[in-house]
Amino acid sequence: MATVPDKPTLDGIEERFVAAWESEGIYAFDRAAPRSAVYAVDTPPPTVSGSLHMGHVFSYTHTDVVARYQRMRGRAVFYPMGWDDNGLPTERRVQNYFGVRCDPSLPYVPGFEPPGVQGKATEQVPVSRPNFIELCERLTHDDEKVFEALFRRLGLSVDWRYLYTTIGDAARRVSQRAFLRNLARGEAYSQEAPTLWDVDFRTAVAQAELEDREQPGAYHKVAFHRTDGGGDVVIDTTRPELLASCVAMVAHPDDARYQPLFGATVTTPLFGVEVPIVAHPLADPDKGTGIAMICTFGDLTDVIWWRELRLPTRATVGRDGRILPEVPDWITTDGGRAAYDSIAGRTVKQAQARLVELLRESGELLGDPRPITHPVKFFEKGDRPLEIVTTRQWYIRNGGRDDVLREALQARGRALAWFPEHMWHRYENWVGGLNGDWLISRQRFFGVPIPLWYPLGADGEPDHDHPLVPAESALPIDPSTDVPDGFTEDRRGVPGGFVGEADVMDTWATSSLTPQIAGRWSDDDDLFVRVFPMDVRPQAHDIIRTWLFSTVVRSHFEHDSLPWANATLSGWILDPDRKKMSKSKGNVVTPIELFDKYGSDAVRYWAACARPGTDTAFDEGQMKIGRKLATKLLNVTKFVLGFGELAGQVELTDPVDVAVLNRLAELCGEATRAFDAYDYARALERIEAFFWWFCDDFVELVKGRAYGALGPERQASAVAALRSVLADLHKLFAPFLPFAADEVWRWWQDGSVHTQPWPLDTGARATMGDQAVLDAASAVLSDIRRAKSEAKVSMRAAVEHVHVVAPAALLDALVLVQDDVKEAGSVAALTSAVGDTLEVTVRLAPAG
RNA sequence: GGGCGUAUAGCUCAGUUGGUUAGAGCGCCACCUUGACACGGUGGAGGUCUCCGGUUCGAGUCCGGCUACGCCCACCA
Repeated sequence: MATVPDKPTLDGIEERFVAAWESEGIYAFDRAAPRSAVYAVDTPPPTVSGSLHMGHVFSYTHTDVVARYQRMRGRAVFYPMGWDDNGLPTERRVQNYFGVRCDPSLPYVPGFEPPGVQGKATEQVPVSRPNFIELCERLTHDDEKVFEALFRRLGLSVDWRYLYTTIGDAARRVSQRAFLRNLARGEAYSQEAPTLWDVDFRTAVAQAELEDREQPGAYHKVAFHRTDGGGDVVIDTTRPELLASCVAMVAHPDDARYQPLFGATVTTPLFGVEVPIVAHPLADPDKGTGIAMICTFGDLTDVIWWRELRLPTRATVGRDGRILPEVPDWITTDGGRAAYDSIAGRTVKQAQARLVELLRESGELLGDPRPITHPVKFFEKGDRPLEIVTTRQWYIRNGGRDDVLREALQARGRALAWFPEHMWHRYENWVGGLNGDWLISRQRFFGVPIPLWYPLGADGEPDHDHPLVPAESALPIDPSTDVPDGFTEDRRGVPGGFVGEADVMDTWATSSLTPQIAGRWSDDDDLFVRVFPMDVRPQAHDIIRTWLFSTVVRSHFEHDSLPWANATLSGWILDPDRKKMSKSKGNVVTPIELFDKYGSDAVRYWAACARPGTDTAFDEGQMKIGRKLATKLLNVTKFVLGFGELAGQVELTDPVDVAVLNRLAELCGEATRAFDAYDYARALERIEAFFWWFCDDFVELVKGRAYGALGPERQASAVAALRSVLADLHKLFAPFLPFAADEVWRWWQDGSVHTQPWPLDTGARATMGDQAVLDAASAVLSDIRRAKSEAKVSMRAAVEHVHVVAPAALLDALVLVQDDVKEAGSVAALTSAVGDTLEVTVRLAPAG
């Protein structure tokens, strides 16, 4: 126990307590606790791709506040931290930071040192995959140190012994084990199919990672020629560059304009390829000319038409986003070959410009292109529109192609408790709208390898239908360096031998297993059964469709349960102009600057004021208020403790002293109910309101008596009440202002406030503690203050006489506190009379 | 086009089952340097609760609708 400092200060408080909490093991998870006594948090592992921003500070504070509350409620809180250092953001950052790019065909170079920051991508030094991964690990390690320091400074009550990374051995083992089990049960499968493809990253992407962006484009009216000599059929297209991929024309079956043409054929402009005119209900008579060309593949509707109408595949766009170099065999005319040659090898954009020129020359372009703006599908991290290419990929079933599974997963969503509740609609909406299974394979380098090999036939071709799987005990493995059972390395890549799967799993395929990774499923099953299913998943609402849903999918398959009972969704941080705060706009304030300026407690206060799930304006004003609150907590504590400690049992002599304890008990009840509903903001608001009332009204009311003005017995009663309220206030503020609360607690108590039991409403109400006395005192004192303020005199100015006219009930209450009221108002004489409404007449003593 | 959210003081927001005169903080104005705190305290001004209709003795609160803003999904010929 320390003593009360002469000059309380928040300076340096974080540094002291971060160290104290660590050395005292305040937040250590009690792993002997049974599941029923545990509160487990599925902490979001932030992406290690640079720096943490205010959005992180905001939402992680919400979780920490709840974790601290649960700890004080006596739960063994399992609050791990993870770093998501696996995936594209890391690759991209490593490329820029070290000036390298990965070339998997290169051999490993031991002791390789990167050149450092480079400007252009073309100047980046190619390195082998093992070298690239080393650099990824090196850089993420540095970033993670910075992240940890920031989270500690923020006061997160994480047990850092349970830190995990999504690229670490343990996470790779869990991820590969879960995948292999999905495979064994038929929940994972590979398939060669048209896939959305990012031409810059050169990888497939999943439905959940798409976003629409408004892009400039143009409608081109293009004429196709009927082979029966009946004239032209005109389409409107935004993608004339795909003319060579055209496999059919399509119109709505009910469209009278085109009904006569169904079954006829046309030749494509420039390329002269004969294609049929077909009918399909997805064709929209109101769009363009009402008839469209089907290409393989211009968009997802093309894929549907291609599949349902069993059309041929005529791909012309390669995985690099350029037109394939060889003239395809379906183009047979000389003119067609010439036209193709002039676009071969060009980007789709260049090819479009060239083909428009050719169409103009041939007269097959009718009129000028009409510029439009339209939404185009992008990879959310990508820079160019997605193309659709046919590739072999791995999928995990998610209900997108199976209504029974879809319903089962929607039932999981309904069984989950959502905070706020309406966020559930996004889940329901998303699962209901899925149009395919979950594509998990990525043609990238830094990720968890898909743990498979394929046998090579005598012709050297891999047999994708019979993959070779490792034993679970061998995990994690890298099929590019490890060898399947029964083979030796020299059988790699030779006929009759084997080949390793080259792809890695998408980040979400691993982060969908954070409960299993954090709970050390498969490595420490004793721990896992104590923490799983977890209590809460806190996360941002924009990743319900990715992280939340995919975690539900994995848990559904592997454990036949929800991964957690509750999901809490935090909102965005908005700029003062209500736009989402983003780095690109250059308006991000770094958390450290704010910690330095206002203190961590103050920043936490700002975050904790935001109602769960509500988008919140970034507001330094709130941080100033938070700092004021923390300072006030220090000062009022110093003041109350200054009255000294009381010996023995103290009898509460004055009704106000009992009344304040009753009001406090009600507050504890309200705060507890709010916290149990994850409404930390409401709890804070109530606690804060009580606190300021306590400082401004109650302490002022009884401080004369606490100084001893009304005798030692009544002094003891006042001091006992003050100290009792103070102790509970320290506890009530502990989740929100962990630094200031622990500081003041340790001035007069042993141990840390953070291991104290949360103050509950005991329900006990002494009869003499009618809160009417508090209201009566406040009402009269308020009028006395007003009189002094209007007279422009000090609040300490002497009052000769106060006359109170009020209803009898109020006067009855006032009698019980009149001694305190007179003390607090420096009132010499107080008289009263019964009346309908409260009326206070104040006669100030003459100045002097 | 479908779904969801928000709308209360100049600003940021409370207002839980409908009940006297709608609250807080910031900002603003005036005052008080009082024996915890000037990183303080007291008082004051400031709102037709987006709008229209309905239910009710009574609506910021419930119901229907409008408008504005935001988000998610779908559409991408």
